[in-house]
Amino acid sequence: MAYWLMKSEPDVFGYDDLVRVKREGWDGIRNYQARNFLREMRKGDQAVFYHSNATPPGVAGIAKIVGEAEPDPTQFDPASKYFDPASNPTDPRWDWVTVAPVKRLRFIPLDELRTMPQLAECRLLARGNRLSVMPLTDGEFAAIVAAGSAKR
DNA sequence: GCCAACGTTGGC
DNA sequence: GCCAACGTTGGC
Repeated sequence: MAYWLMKSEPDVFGYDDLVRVKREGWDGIRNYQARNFLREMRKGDQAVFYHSNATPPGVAGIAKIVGEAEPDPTQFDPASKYFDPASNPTDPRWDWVTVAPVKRLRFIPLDELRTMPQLAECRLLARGNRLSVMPLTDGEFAAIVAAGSAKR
């Protein structure tokens, strides 16, 4: 099983929303590197659900992949803010995966993530990081789950 | 292929 | 709202 981190802005779609809707197509990924990671995801993989552009930003919970990559329909929807007129329907440029909630965690703010030695190499914490989907090592994932499961 | 301009992300 | 970082675009 592989592990991932996926960012979402909670004002748009937060972990509470995922719990409420139970399944969600992860739309709007418009970065090739992130898209390529989506294409590597397999059913059963788990992902840390990270709240970006939030006050404070941080980890909210764990999700799992329940549907593998397929074309993101919003790329063909002129009414969508994710519409991409350059994407060819016979060879779609952008994919989504379908995710479902697994477990809510104690919210782990970014400031605390930065103090965790297990995450020292994690791309999330790298300067200037903007990637919205990234792989995590087994150790990074385990450390986040442990930190989010512990009482403090 | 270079690179300046531009748009977006995301922390603060 | 600001701004640093970075990806993309497009002229040449």
